[in-house]
This record gives sequence, C-alpha cells and structure tokens, in this order.
Amino acid sequence: MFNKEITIKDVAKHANVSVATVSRVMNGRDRVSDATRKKILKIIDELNFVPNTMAASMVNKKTKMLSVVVPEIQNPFYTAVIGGMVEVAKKEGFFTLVVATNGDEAEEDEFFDSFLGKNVDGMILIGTHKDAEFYRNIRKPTILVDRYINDCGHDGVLIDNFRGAYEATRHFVEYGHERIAIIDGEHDFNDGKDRYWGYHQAMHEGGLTPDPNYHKQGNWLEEDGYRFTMELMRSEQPPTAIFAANNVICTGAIKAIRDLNLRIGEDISLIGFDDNELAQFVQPRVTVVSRPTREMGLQAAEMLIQKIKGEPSEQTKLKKVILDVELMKYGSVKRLNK
Amino acid sequence: MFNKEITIKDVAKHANVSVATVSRVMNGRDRVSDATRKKILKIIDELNFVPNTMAASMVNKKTKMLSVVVPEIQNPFYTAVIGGMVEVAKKEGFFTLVVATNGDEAEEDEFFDSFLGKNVDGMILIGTHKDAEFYRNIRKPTILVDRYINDCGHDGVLIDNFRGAYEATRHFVEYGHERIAIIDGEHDFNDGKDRYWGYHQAMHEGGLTPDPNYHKQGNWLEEDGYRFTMELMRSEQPPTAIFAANNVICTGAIKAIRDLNLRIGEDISLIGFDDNELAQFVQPRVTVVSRPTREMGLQAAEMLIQKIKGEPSEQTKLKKVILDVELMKYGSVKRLNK
DNA sequence: TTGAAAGCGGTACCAC
DNA sequence: GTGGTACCGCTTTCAA
Repeated sequence: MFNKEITIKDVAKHANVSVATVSRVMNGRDRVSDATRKKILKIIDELNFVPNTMAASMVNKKTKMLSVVVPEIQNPFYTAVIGGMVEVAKKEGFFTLVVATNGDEAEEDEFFDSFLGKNVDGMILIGTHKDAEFYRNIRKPTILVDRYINDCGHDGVLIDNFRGAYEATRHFVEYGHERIAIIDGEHDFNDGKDRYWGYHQAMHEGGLTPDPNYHKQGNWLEEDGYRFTMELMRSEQPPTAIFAANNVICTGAIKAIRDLNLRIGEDISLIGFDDNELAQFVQPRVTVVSRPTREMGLQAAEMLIQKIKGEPSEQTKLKKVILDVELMKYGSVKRLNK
Repeated sequence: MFNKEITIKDVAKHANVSVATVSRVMNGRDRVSDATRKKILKIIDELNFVPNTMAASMVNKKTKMLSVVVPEIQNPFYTAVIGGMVEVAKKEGFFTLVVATNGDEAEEDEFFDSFLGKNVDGMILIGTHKDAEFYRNIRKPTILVDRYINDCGHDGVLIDNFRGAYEATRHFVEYGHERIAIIDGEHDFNDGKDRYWGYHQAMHEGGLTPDPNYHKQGNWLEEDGYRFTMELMRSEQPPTAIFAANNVICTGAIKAIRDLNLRIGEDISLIGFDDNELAQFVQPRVTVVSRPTREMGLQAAEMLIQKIKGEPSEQTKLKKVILDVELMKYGSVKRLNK
C-alpha cells in the first residue's frame, strides 16, 4: 500500500525511450510511431503506472476541477442548482466539487485558502460574504448564482425575486386579503431584499399599507417560520395570509399551522417562495413561487465554462442573467371576496 | 485579473535573500533572524504574494484535503454523516470536500480518476462499487462508512442494521401484528441485506413465516415506497404493518398512506429505518429505527485522520466499528393484541 | 542564520 | 518520430 509510486521515468526506462515520448503517448497529441506507442502502453499497463496529475497541473495550470460553493447542502434549492451545474460540467470534462460554507464567512474564507480553493479552474458561488471586496479578490473565473453583490466583478445568474414576491402578494390581494404578513430575514443580499420590496409594492398597488407588525424578520430559518407564524396567529388580530419568503420558512410555517390545529387555505392562507417537500405534502398543497433551480445551475455552468475556455482578452462587460419565476397556484389561498 | 502570479522568487529577489529563506519564514519551522523575517514578511505583504499550494504539495505529498464520497447529498442521512466528518476534519486542519456519485459506479470511478480523487490525503467512502477489488485498489487512507465490503482492505464504521430491523419487526410482533410487510431494495450491500435478515429472524422468532408477497423489493427509492405501499394496501389481504427499510422508502410510504386516505397507526402500522422529515411531521409521528448518523461521521473522521498521521508501519489489523441503533417508538404502531 | 542546488513528476520546446 | 532538457514553484538537505 505504501510502496513508492511509479513515475514516468520508470516507464521510460523500462521501455527504453525518453520521458518525452512517454508523455506523448499519454497525452496522445504529438505523433508517435505505432510500435513504440504499443510498447509504452504495454509497459504502462504492466507497471500499473498512474500519472501524477499534480505534476501535470503544475505545468499547464489546469486541474479540470470546478467548485460550487453554497451555504448549505440540506436545502433542496442548492442541491438542484448543484445538479444542473454538475450535468454541464461533466459533459465538458470537468469534475465538480461541492463545498458547503454553512453561511459562515470564515468557512468560506477557509475554502478559498485551501488547496482546492486555490486550484480549481473556476467556480460557481452562492456567496456568504457581503462585501464586494471579497468577490473582487477572486482572481479566477467565477459566476455568482442567486445572490449578487454589486461591483463584485463577476457575472451572475439570478432570478426575479422582486417579481416573485410581487406576484405572490398580488395573488393574496386579488383574493381579497388585506392583513397580509411576510416572514423573511435580514436583507443582507439582493434576493431577500427584493422579495420584501416586491411584497411592499404589491401591497401598495392593492391600496394596502404594509403593517410593520405583519413584517417578521428572522434569519431565514425554519425555526423563524415556525416561531413567527405562531406569534402572528396568536396575536390580537392575526393575518389572513402569510407570505413565507423562502422554502424553509415555509416549512416552519406549515408545521406551526399544523400545531395550531389550523387549516391551510381555510383558517390561514399561505404562499411560499420556492418549493419544498412539506409544501407539496400537505393538503391542500401550498401555493409557491417556483423558480427554475436546476436551470440556474445549467446556465451558470455554461457561462463559467465558456469563460474558462475563452481567451483572457475576451473580457467583455459583466453579464447578469435573470431567470423568470412562476406562481404555482395550488389552493392554499382562500378567496375572501365574493 | 490575469497578471502573472507572484512567486517565491520574486519575493526573494525583492528582499535580497534566497528562496530558501523565504520558504523558511513561510513555514516557520526553521529559524530565521528576526530582522530578515520581518523584512520578508513585509515584502510578502507588499507584493501580495500567495504561495502556490500545488508546488508545495508536489514536494511534501500532502494536500490537507479529505474527501467524503457519498451516493447522494439529498438524503439527510448522508448530510449528517458529512456534518460529523467535517467537524472533526476541520479541527485537525483538514478541508473536506464532498463528492456525490449518484450511486453510479462510473461516476465514482470518475472521481477517483480526477485531479482530486488522486490528491486528497484520505477519504471517507460510502461506496457504490460492489466489488472488493475496487476498494483494494484504493491506495490511500480510507474508511468505509455504512456499507462494508468484505476483503476491501479498509476499516469501517457501521451500524447494526440487523438488530435495527430485528427490533422494529419484533415490536410489530409484540403488538400482535402477523401480516408484516417489508419494503426494501436490492441486497447489494451488507446494510440492506442485514436489514432484511433482521426482519426475517424476528418474524421466525415470533412464530411467523415471512410471506414473499409481503416482501417488496425495489431500488431503495421513495417511489418504491410509494408504489409498493399502494400495491400492498390494495391487495386482497393487506398487511397490518409495514417496515420501510430506509428513510426515503418511508417517505414514499407515508405519502401513499396519505393518498389512500388511511390513518397511520390506525389503519396501517408503520416503522421506518432512519429518521426523516415527513416521519416527524405526520401525526402520529412515525416510529423509526434511529441511528447515530452524525456520530458515524465523527468516528470515521477520527479513524481516518489517525491513519493519515500514523506511521505507515503501524499497519494494524483491519477494524470495524459497529455503532448501535435505537428503536424510537412514536406511536405509528397499533396494538392489536389484548 | 543563510544560500546553492537537487529534486517533486510531469510538459513542451528545440534539436536531430 | 524521438530524445534532451529547461522549466512549473516550492521544500529541503548540505555547506558555508
């Protein structure tokens, strides 16, 4: 198990050729006579020679490795993005490694400082850092997904968060709701922030004034969804509708509603942002703002690989791709008017 | 963004010292005079020099990277194992990268052939390959988790699958069930196989003969759980109890039961292997065989790191650590007797 | 304490 | 076609 590794030199020696020639048959680009090629191939097989990828990478500065950095891998949204990305990367001969940062800036830093962070050919980043500075310091092909920081210096693949929240809220309004609550989190990133303002605008357009008491800001966690739904429903004047601004908040809300023995779509209307398992499970199924998760990964990976392959001189302007969202009406919103 | 990288040579030149000295202050082991150290540190900072980790790794043959290879990352079981592993690894200064193989041997191969597969210092493997040969060919510190292949040449951290299934089935028997079905999948690996035989033995000990019609073998997927539960419950003589042999099968079973408008713990008793979100959500909560998922990752990582640090000569006998499981009774099993 | 130089294991250019 | 060899950027003796 720990016998010293066989190197290209050993192969060369056994085959009575130079290392250059061995290298040639390995990479297959330069032409080598059929005889020597066969001979070398045979030796390689006999010696069970496995080339040292690191040595090669030192020379050509490529690892054929991509990374996708996400806050967490429990969340189906991220796994879907990852799935899309991996599919494209594989097709292009890149291996993708997944890195979870747990939404911790320090952990994110750690990755960038690690062996890998330094040696991937490019990456897709759903970042945790909030400062553009951090992103500008990334000196390799990078695509930001979902969250975008202005002046970060990288392309992005995003969705129309504003419109998603707007449509959801408008749906409530059209169905006659007036006491519409929103549970979200810190507005650290564009995504969360835009959702709030989408809600805000739809409220105003519906002639409603967002009530601060109906705006519950937690930390984008399931427990926030649970706790705030409890709070809201037990208040003097509970809302008739709740907009859960991400998938796990929605999960929490569903659990709270269950524990309060309320009926979704009857005692309380609910819309979630992004689909989730529980939302699909409960009856009626929860209306959600659906986004093209896998598609985001696909798009991002394509842009990334193009960037990697492209000439350095091809420095075009920054590009932001905005994908559309769709309100999937499943019946968790009760019609109050007529 | 693409200006040529600064190397240790540049630093040496600017500081008027040799590269050896720069290397020394970077690694901090050899002693360097305080004056030169300060000088070099200053230059490093000014030049914004970042050492090339790959070059260093070429020399010392270490990357401080670990990998954890799992079939998929959607499954909470795997993410829990990963979580445990990452915790330990981080404490020891290793960075962990997650690789999902989608249960596809080819994809698993791909990883091992990739840059990274070759250059991690060690790995934790929840393998997809079924042949011991494959595992024996892995020439670096490796710990198998959950699934174990005999003669693979590596240590393992496992759980007592047999006992888990045995306890579950016995619980059914004790509560007076006789028509007890089991939904599992191929017996490709020890884990699944042991679960079946645990069920088998408990049946026999309870004086019951396992009925082939009640043994549904799919592919360990949620859809199998769904489909077979439907099938079972619509058959001439439906079982009174179902043992779902993994967490996603259990999820499928729960959905089927819901769609059949049956009540868990009333019309049909259910036990799952390994916890899952839906099992916790439904009421009554589903009784499950719980296993120390995170603990498995912790254990495995500790063993792995010790192996990496240890002397090559310390080749002790192979070690298999078996962790215990526990039947968590939550009320999804109806008492039929007395 | 510091420097020179020999690798680590490949790749690729330049001769022949 | 094939061989010689100068790197890639760092670490680590060995001497001074």
